[in-house]
Amino acid sequence: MRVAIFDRLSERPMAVGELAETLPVSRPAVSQHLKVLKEAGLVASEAEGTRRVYRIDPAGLGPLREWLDRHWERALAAFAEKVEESE
Amino acid sequence: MRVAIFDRLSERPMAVGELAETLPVSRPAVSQHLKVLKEAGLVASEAEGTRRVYRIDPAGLGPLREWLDRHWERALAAFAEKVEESE
DNA sequence: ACTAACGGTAAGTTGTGGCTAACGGAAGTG
DNA sequence: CACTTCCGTTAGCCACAACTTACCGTTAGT
Repeated sequence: MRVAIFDRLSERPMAVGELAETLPVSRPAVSQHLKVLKEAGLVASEAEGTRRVYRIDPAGLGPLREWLDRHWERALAAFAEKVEESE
Repeated sequence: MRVAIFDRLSERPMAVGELAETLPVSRPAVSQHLKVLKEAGLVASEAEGTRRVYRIDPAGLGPLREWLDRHWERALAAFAEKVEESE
């Protein structure tokens, strides 16, 4: 569900209610998920009248990207080693 | 827990029992996690006598990497747009 | 001011993910 | 052939994540 929310926000910033309309869960559920995503540094909110517009936090994906790059290299190295072994 | 298991396997291939020794869970728990990781295409197993040696599946991280790259670009684009807007 | 719109929070319920314990099968070892 | 080792599977339990309902504070509109 949080991945789905993140996907929507990656297209354009949206308010909570607007998000909840297209999702199969209630508005409070979306609000709770946004709280988690915000604490994880993946999204940021901005007050706009009574509405709270949420957007992706560009810095949020950084650590995940670093972790993935590190393991990506390891995986390639392991694969190369395996090929070399089978020859 | 599955991230921890994946981390260990990224260093070198290991058997189930060997994996469970250094983890704070029982051997069946590790086995169940490996089943999930295998179904997700992240690890591969190889029978070696009674032991089952698990190794990282190099192709497994591909989809995740693609997803991350796609959203990474989106995030940067959104950030650029926001900077441009605030000027 | 009164009302409506919007969203965060608290309380309560439920579904389920993750663990352990117990069992059974397959492969080495004497 | 017994015996041990190693692992997967199942059943069952439990904690917690996730959802809904209800409520309250805040802001814009008339």
